[in-house]
Parts: sequence; C-alpha cells; structure tokens
Amino acid sequence: MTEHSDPLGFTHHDHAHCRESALQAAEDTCAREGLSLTKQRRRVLELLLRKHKAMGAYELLDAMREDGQPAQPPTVYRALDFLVSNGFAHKIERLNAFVACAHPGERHKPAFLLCSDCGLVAEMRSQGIGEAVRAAAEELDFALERMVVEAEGLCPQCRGARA
Amino acid sequence: MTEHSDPLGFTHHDHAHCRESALQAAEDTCAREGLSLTKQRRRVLELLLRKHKAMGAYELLDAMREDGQPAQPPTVYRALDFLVSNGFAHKIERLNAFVACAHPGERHKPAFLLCSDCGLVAEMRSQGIGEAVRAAAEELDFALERMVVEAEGLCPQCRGARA
DNA sequence: CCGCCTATTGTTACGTTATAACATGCTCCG
DNA sequence: CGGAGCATGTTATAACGTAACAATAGGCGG
Repeated sequence: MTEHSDPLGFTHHDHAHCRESALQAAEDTCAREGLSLTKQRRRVLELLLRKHKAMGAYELLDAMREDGQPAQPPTVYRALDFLVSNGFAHKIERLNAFVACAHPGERHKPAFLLCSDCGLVAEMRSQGIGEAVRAAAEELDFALERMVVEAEGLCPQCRGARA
Repeated sequence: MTEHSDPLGFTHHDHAHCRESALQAAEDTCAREGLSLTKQRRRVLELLLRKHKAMGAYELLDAMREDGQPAQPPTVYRALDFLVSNGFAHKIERLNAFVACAHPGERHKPAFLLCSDCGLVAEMRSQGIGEAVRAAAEELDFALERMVVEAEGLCPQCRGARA
C-alpha cells in the first residue's frame, strides 16, 4: 500500500461496508464535537454514499423526490454546507457536484481524480500534492487555508478501453 | 528568482506592458497554429487583460455593454472556450470566473493562489505541484489530461493587514 | 412541566452561470 | 459563382445557487 492507496473507485470494495463505516464515522464525529447529524443531513449523506459518485444538488433533489420525500433547493444546499464544512463530503468544483468523503474523520486536504470518460471520481490520499501546494504557498508568503486539486483524465479502465 | 517567481499580482508590474505582450503572444500563437483571433475573441481577451483580475462571464458581458457593443451570453462563452482551449486564458473553477493567462505561449499546467480577502488571483509557475500531481496520477495508472489546482487563503498583504 | 432560546427546516421567490438549437453571415478556395 | 466550414447572432431555457422570512423542533434554566 502506498500513500495513494485506496482511491475509492479504482478497485472493487465492500460497498455496504464503506457506506456503513462512513455513516458511523459521521455519527461519531458529530457526537464528539457536538454537531447534530439531523434527518436531512443524514439523508443527503446517505444518498451520496448510496450512489457512490459525484452528484449535483438537483440530482440529490430528484432522488429525494423519488424517495417520496421531496425537498427544496435550500434544504439540500444547507445539508451540503454542513457536510462539506465538517469534512463528511467534498465539493468537486469542476463538476459542480458533491461526493461523500472517502476518509471521514481524518483531517486531510483532499485531491481528486476525475475520469472524463466514465465520470468516476476518486479521492486520493496524497501527502505529496498537499506538500507541494503548501510549499509553493509558503514561498510566496501566502497563508494557505484550503486547496482544490482535481486531476482530469482517463481512469485505468477507460484508458484501457481506448487502446 | 525562484520557480514561483512572478505570480502576477503580488508585485507591481508594468501593466501596459503585460497587456501588450500577452496580446502579442496570442497573435503569434494564432498565426503559428492557424487559429483565428477574431474580433470577439480578441475583445474578451483584452477585457480580461485590462481588468487584470478574474472576471465572470456576465461581468464581461456588462463591460461589453458599457463599451457600446453589447453581446449575448453564447458569444462570450464561445470566446472564452476558445481562449481557454488555446491557453490564452484560464477558468478559475472555484470562482466560476476567468483570467488571462500570465504565461501565454508557454505550455504549462497552471496553479493559482486565490486570496479570500481581496479577491486577488495569482497564477503560479509551479513545476513542483504539477510534478506531484503527475506522479500521483501515474502511480494509479491514471492518464492525466488536465489539472485544476487552486489554493485559497490570504495573500501577503491581507495576511499582514490582519496581524 | 413550562417557556424561552437557538438551531434547523420549510417555503417562496429570485439571482447567477451556462448551454441548446437554429439562423445568419463570412471567407477561402476551387 | 458557389459551396464548405467556421464564426457569430438570436432566442429561449437549463442548471446551479441563494436571500429572506416563516414555522418548527429540541434543549435547558427556572
């Protein structure tokens, strides 16, 4: 296993497990930090985990309607704000979409791989990239607060399919 | 001078000069590669260079209206598509906005610093970050095509102002 | 238990960003 | 000339996101 291991999405994995453990991590963190994982917040997080891909806010709204419990845009955006601020989900700027965090609980600066063919979104653990950005910022006396790193290209499968 | 030198925006610079040279570089590149820097495309590039900051498409439209030559959204988005595809401008995903490229002509994978206080957008030359992303992608057998790197935080000035 | 405070959610309406689809014009070249 | 291909104009609408205010719910001191 390397520092980039487990880029959620490149390999098969126990889906039910990752879903359960992510929810559990969210509950634990909320309990520990006095945050409330309310019904709507939990619902949105479950949807993100269920589909296990990047979803737009309106895609979430569609899913909520299909579940028989429709909601309005502000409801979803508020839930997403909560999830993102607390590290349970991330926004993919390039796609205007959201994914459940693949490493909840760990404090991390996420970096993503986006497949332009199949739409896969994989979250990397990449110490190296975070370090490089931090170093560049420091050299310019820039106080880094957040970083967006999204690499686009072809995932191994799609790359193969084109050969 | 380091590899991160000249992050356009941190230092004073000859504005008229950078504007002229960017336009010249665009013309040269177009001539060399058989692209046409048409009136609308040139207009949008000039506006980006004139304001020398990140501008939204509708901000550009406002400017065009004020110039007495109004245009419609598709016109601007098409010009921006051209400029971005050919490396004369970049999209800042985090801001849904566009900036003129600070290093036109050079083939590069841009990385940006965004000041969350004053709105400054600086384009870094950062070999290091590009390398780190490339390495991470390679390790996962991911065919990197494009990267989005946007570091948010406080620029030196704003950081100082808070001290 | 009650009433109050605060956080969360509901609801309506709207602002901002981006694109589809089709018509028109422009230019280069045979 | 004429048509092919690219660029632009034009209209309409899709997709993404938020402001503002009302209603509700859940915890806590009295």
